[in-house]
Amino acid sequence: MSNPESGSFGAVQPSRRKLTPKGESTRARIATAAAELMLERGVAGTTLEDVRIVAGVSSSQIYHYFDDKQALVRAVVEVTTEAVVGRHEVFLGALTDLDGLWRWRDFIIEHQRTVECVGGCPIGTLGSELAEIDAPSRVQIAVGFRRWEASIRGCLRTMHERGELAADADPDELALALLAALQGGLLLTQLQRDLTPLRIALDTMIGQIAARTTAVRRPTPTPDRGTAGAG
Amino acid sequence: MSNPESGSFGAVQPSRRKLTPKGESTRARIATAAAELMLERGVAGTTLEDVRIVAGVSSSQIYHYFDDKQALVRAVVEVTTEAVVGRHEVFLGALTDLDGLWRWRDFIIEHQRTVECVGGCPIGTLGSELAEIDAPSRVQIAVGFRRWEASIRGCLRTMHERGELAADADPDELALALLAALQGGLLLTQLQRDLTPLRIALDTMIGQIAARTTAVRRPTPTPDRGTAGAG
DNA sequence: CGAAAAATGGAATGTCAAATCCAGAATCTG
DNA sequence: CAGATTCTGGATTTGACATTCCATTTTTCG
Repeated sequence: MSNPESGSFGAVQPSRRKLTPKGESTRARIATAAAELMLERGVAGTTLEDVRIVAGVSSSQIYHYFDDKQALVRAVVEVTTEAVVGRHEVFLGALTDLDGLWRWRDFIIEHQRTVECVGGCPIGTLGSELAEIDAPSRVQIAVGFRRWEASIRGCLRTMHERGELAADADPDELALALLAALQGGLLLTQLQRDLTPLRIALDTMIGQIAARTTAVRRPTPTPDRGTAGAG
Repeated sequence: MSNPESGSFGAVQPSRRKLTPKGESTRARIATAAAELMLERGVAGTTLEDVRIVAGVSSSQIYHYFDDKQALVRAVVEVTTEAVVGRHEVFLGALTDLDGLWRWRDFIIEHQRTVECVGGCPIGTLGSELAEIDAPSRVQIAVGFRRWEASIRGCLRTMHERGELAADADPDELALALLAALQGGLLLTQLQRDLTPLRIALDTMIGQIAARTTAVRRPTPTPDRGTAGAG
């Protein structure tokens, strides 16, 4: 790749060579604004005019930094993936035991409570909308999920090596299953505007992990208060 | 509701009174064509012109049967929900034991194999695209998922009552968790074009159920052959 | 049959949004 | 400082797409 900077996926910006510090910041402002809007209204529901206004730039600037809307979308995928996966990597990187896994559960559920079950998973939403209409984005998102999965896996492998997780349990499979439960739970929670599906999906899957554990720490997970009754 | 026919959600068709048999069939043809297209290209990516062509009708006919695009979308949600949930209801309605649950798993995975991991869950995809931009559709889809959940629940409750499922296990929670695992697995499988995530998500969750079971029937789930190596 | 209602065809309209163009202002570089 | 490069503003073009209109044909039903 001839492109010195920018992450794994080239062609996110035009074949333009240098960006001045000012240009760099303008470009970032556009990408961030686009990310915000596309999460709220979807990719198709976001116009470049919207982005233009929120980012506070002129229309020519968008095309100065991105070839076209699709290129901007790829930048949004990159920014979003980095934000979400990055956050979880930090959290999960510090965990080494089952107790930490429950704290991770609480972290996720608390976040959904503050956003009132709106929006679902930013990456999952992008993935669902783009999977069949933008192959490069699909791959980019798939890679993001692999990274996410890997950080869960790292956590479970540590538990496995330390002997907290039963020898015959497969930390790799449990990690993938846990990520799937999280994604499915988030989708149902978003649609029903109710924390229950997410909570139960996570509790059941982590419960499964806990069952394969030697030192059981938290037998009764916190039932949560409020936020919507039945749908 | 003054509208004599049409399912739970009124206003899917114009305030028009009667449909002749011919009209009924044309209307269905439009809705079906729209459903097909919207699953492939997304709701926003499908133009009424596309629908017009696939359904083999003139543009005025679409507006004769539906108030506007949003009304058509709601018809698509209805048609799709009925197709997917209906199919699963039939399958799940006949199941009474753990063995049946594994057959259900195979049924789902085989289907994904034939479609080569393309498309994900039709309802989940619609839900993800519409959740934050079309409230009535969001509710309609949430109801669909509840129906789906209920049919899984029915199956698990039967097992519970028959004593196959441990008395202290909660069939309702397991049903919701299983649906979440399915949805998350489908999303990851769609994005990675690989059956593994779906397979592991389902196997792990059903394995959890199996662990709470008295008569274990199938200790080693079929590992599947082929369809893509790692991403 | 024959009038009313329903169904259909296709052209026309109007809006909106992606993408382009052309200056002109700011910034870098030698 | 000066010339090139980057950055910015805004008007403009172009095309696509949802929606409307009206004329015509077909079906219903008294």
